[in-house]
Amino acid sequence: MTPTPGPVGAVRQGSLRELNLAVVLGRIAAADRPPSRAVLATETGLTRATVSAVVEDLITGRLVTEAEPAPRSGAGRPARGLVLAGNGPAGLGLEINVDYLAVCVVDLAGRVRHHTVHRADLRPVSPADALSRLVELAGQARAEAASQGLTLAGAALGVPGLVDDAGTVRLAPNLGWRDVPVPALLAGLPPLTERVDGVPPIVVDNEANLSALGELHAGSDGPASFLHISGEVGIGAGIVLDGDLFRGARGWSGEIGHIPVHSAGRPCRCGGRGCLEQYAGQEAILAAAGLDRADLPADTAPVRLTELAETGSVDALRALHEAGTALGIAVASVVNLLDLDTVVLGGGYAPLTPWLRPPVLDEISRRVLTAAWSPVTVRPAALGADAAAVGAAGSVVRRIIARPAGWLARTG
Amino acid sequence: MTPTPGPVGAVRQGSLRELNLAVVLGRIAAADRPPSRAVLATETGLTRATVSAVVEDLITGRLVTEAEPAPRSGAGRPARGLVLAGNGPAGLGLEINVDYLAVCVVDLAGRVRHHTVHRADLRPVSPADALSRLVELAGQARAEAASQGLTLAGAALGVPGLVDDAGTVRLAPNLGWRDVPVPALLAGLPPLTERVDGVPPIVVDNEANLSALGELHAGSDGPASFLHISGEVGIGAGIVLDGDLFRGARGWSGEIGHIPVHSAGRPCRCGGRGCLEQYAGQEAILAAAGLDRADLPADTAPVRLTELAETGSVDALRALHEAGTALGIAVASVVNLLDLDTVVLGGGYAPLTPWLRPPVLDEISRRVLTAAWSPVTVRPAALGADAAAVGAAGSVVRRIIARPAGWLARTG
DNA sequence: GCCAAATAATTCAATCGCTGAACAAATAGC
DNA sequence: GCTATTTGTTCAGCGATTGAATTATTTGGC
Repeated sequence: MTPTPGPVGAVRQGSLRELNLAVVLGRIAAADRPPSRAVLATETGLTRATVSAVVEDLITGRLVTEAEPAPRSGAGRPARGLVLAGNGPAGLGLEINVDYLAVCVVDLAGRVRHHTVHRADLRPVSPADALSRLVELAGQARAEAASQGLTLAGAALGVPGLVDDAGTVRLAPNLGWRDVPVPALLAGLPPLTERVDGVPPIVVDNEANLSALGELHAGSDGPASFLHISGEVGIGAGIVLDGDLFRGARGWSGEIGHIPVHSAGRPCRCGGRGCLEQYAGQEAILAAAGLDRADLPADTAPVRLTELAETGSVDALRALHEAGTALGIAVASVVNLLDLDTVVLGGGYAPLTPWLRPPVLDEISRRVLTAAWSPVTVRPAALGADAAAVGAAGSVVRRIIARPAGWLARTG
Repeated sequence: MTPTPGPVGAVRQGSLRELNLAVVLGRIAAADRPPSRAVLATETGLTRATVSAVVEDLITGRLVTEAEPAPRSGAGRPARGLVLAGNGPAGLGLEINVDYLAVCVVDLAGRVRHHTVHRADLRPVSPADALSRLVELAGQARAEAASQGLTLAGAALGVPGLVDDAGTVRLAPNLGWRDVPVPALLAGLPPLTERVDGVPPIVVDNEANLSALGELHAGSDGPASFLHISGEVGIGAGIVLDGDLFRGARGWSGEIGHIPVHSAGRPCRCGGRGCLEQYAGQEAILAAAGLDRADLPADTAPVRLTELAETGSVDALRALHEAGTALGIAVASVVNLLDLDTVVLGGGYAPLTPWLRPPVLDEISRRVLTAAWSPVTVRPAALGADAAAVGAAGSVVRRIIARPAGWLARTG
């Protein structure tokens, strides 16, 4: 018979405290208002004694601080609220994309404490040079974080391509990268040169995945299961289930751009026919709207498209309707397969949501069997174009919150 | 990054033993040959003392027994192998389908200890009557299990339709069921009338999901991530990831039958157009092969199709090629999205694998971006038509292995 | 103004389960 | 028959949680 998924690692004596640190910190992070120790005790089922001990560890480890006395209700000793510390560990988020580099720092509470975008066409730049520019930006971010009392506890880098477990970029077509060993090239990156807690100092991941995480981070109270679609030159999807990113068997999930929507349609550079990208990719939309990239300054075409749509240009509206229909067909497949109830339009799609949503919803309601019972929501992303950088930084923070023991052991 | 799935509930003192029971039992279940206590200790990182204590609990709880001395290698006191008990708890698996009822009992080790299939066209039968027939079969299974020294520790029922969390069958189109409250109608089912460990006594689930679990059970050492496709009148998919069934946000995942493969193709009863079911559903294949159901005795058409294909009938081969192509387009979508490396053809597709596989592989290699790095395997299911019953029983067993403390608390 | 009620947080002996080392058991090889 | 070797058990020690008692701090009533 087959391996049972059960807990893989053994549970040793000390794991108990480790796990409870995670439980309590997780509650503090998820709470709407700063909870007291007493509230945490009743919520988790632990004793108040235990919670006090755990909280003390978290406070001395700079993960949690006591908040100002919350508005009081009734008699009794006033509770002391607990909040995630704003001066403890923070995550460094990096992003390389076709036409910009982005760097940001996010603290434990999810606040963006530093944010830089460096615009430049990176296609002609070698991977090593691009990464060395990134290292420079990261150095500035680290200094900035230090001046705010933050300690960078890890970094994550988003790239528009497929990344393997070792962090090598196997293929980033729009960037022109192939088999780029990012971790080796980043050896000089300031924070974290050694492995911490079994995790490499730099996690390299797909940009669409990280954007989805960024959305999870930004949408404070929305549902924690959704499909996030990044509409750029390529189309990538990040699947978030119960607050966790779904990565697939090998981490290469989300290649929604090559889902066939018109099986015998236009040939695609992937070798297939009728791929979504051929109908809803940025270039396809612009071409259909009559906005050939050549006669416009770089990167203004998408803005121009929005303007045209707003002024009611027939060509633009038709192009968006076609793209929305194709997108809807692909999304219907995904929803049928994974049973998600929320679709987030991100990246270049976000500003186009008013025009894309109707045809998408149309196809969903037509093709999804369960849509009658529970309607599917389609909404624009909360974050802008560089959501991946925020998501990358957030992923670092999330790991600390999920496993605070690693951080605590580090500081001693 | 993947944040470690933090423990949701608190970790109390006793949880430690609970978790270690699961760890050790899981290792015993996953091992190729009966492991000794010493081996378990080194594998898990626990002390031999702890492992001995845990194993003692498992043995007194009838979950594990000591095997005959394994073939010895070298000096030293001979190890005593540990195996899953064949006389402890067992799972009761039930299945209702269009033309049969199936019941089976699976023991902890995954062996099928009892198996009955009752053929009957259930479409004209009311849900209450169908379920009462099932209760009768379950009673026999329970007696049979008792005579073999087994105790039924839970039951699961597979139905060809959508099931909600409460166990109500919202829609089973081919059975003609709608909003059938199965748990209420099953009140008289022999084993387990009270909730055990927070889990209802009867778990009702989609037949395709359970078939996938059955496959996981049967395929002893294959990869634990795959897509299992049941080709019946409808087409359902079960997604297994790392040995766990993926159920989607609301448990309605796997509706692969209505993935659009020819966006403007044949209208489907779901309201969409060009759904997979219209090209690769059983009826579509038979019609394309010229085997109209009317002129053949019930249920012989699929067999006849296989015969025709074997003898080289042009119509049959063309029908299968068309179906395989449609299936391949849909599977390509899934693989692009979820990055799976194995596709299992189950249900009615299993015997047709020789003819379906080539076009499916063809579409995959054409449309899946990552196929070049890691090829996708397409293979027939190991279990036959009533895989869902075995999978249902297996799901009960799997839950016990994943959380042995629940069972142990029950027997005291 | 003072006291009782109420709620929050801490202290402390008891207990549960894991640890590590010593010890007993059982066998192969010389 | 003796030794080396590996397995499994026993037992004192210890870390973390528990539950009750204690202290701390505020509100509300007399």
